[in-house]
Amino acid sequence: MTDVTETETLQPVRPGGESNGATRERNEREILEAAERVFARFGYRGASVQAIAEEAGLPKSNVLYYMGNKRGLYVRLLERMMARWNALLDDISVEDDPAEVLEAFIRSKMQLSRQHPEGSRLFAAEILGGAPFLQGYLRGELREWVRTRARIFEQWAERGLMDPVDPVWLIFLIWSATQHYADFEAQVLGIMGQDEISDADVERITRFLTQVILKGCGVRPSGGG
Amino acid sequence: MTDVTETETLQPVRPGGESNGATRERNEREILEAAERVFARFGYRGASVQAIAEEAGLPKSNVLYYMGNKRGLYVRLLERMMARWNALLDDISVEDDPAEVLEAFIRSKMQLSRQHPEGSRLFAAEILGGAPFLQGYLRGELREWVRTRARIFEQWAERGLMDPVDPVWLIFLIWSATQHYADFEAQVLGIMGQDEISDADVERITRFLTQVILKGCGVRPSGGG
DNA sequence: ATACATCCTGACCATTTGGTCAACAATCGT
DNA sequence: ACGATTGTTGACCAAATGGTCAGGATGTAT
Repeated sequence: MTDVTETETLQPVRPGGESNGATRERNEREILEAAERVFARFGYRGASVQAIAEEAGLPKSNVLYYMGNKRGLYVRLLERMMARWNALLDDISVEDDPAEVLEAFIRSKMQLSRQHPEGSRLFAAEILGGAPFLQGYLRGELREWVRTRARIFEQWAERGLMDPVDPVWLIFLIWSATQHYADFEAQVLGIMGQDEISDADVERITRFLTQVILKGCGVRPSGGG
Repeated sequence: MTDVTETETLQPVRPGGESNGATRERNEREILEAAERVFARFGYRGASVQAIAEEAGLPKSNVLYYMGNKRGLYVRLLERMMARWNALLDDISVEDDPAEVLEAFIRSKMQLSRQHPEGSRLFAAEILGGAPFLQGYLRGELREWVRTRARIFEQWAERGLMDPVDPVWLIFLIWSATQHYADFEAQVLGIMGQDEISDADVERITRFLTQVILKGCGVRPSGGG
């Protein structure tokens, strides 16, 4: 904080203009995004409020003014990520086409990892550390989410629309395979010798995963798509 | 450290007995294992030497006496994990049976995750944080490892022994699917409503993954095994 | 202009951080 | 028996940690 000699003399938050809670909104957004990056990189304990503040270009006191404390900030980020998560593949039914559902599942999960890589990594770091903040969510909401889908997969198998594979492990397989490209991005890039994963790469990977997983559990590809 | 009132008055390291570098060896092992757990749980920055020392049941000074500093300790753990890694599936050839090789790959990777879950998580945390210490390894050794295997997969495809899928993504798929059960153990347990993953679970998961992935990329299962 | 609420932040605090060091204890080689 | 090597650890340090707070700056409503 001693040397604030950033690019220019930081303006006094632009006096005129935005009214209402516009300032709050903007600053909170800024802080949340910075915090997501820092928590994702260093984990809960490894992230310092100071580092988050610097990432957001604000004094530490300001971050704490908006967020109360480190713990609250972290929980808020987790909840935001869970909300994105829950919006995913919210309603499927036995009547749906397995191929379409599985492909949509893979595709939307892949996009979530791509659109919110920091959030994905934040979540991963939380689980890696034993999910101290998410135990309840895992054993509650998420477990139900999985159960519901699993039941449908089983019914599909009974109807001969797919092989009788364990549906829970199938869900884990899809999660891991897609999550991988966010969480292990550094590894993927290192091995591919690139410095970013392009949209084209994502599309190819999505197709690859869809093809292998659908075929792997005996789902006939749908005509469309 | 102030209250060392552990179970009993800690013995003065058992005077008689071990000679040679036995003391060093034992203490180093103890420290490495403790450190692996702590680093895996909290990441590099989040882990404190103090926490590692407590986990090992030693004073902080003693940990630093053996390991020099935090950084060195961490690097040593990473190297140990890479060594285990490199021992995996070291030599395969185009002449081998794809089904056998792939199954052995899945199985041995699964076992590595199971036998060294803390090491797996340590590695995961390192990658998650952008692989600050492993950039070289990823872009060097590991990349070559992947290239070599990928070339063989391609030749199998050319010979019609499997579908012409992208071999690198196939390797990522196997990595992620197996690694998942170590890294996301907390999630897996939460959803399955268990408090540990049994040997039987591991066997079933291994079979599931083998079945789905082999079928998914058009590899005919081998007769044996 | 005045009152009121929101926003901003440097100074400060107790605690913890990684690391050093000196003094002491145990063991080994001879 | 004795010197040398190896092991042990509390005391200590500067820096960083999460968090508080007082006091000023800014904005809105009347």
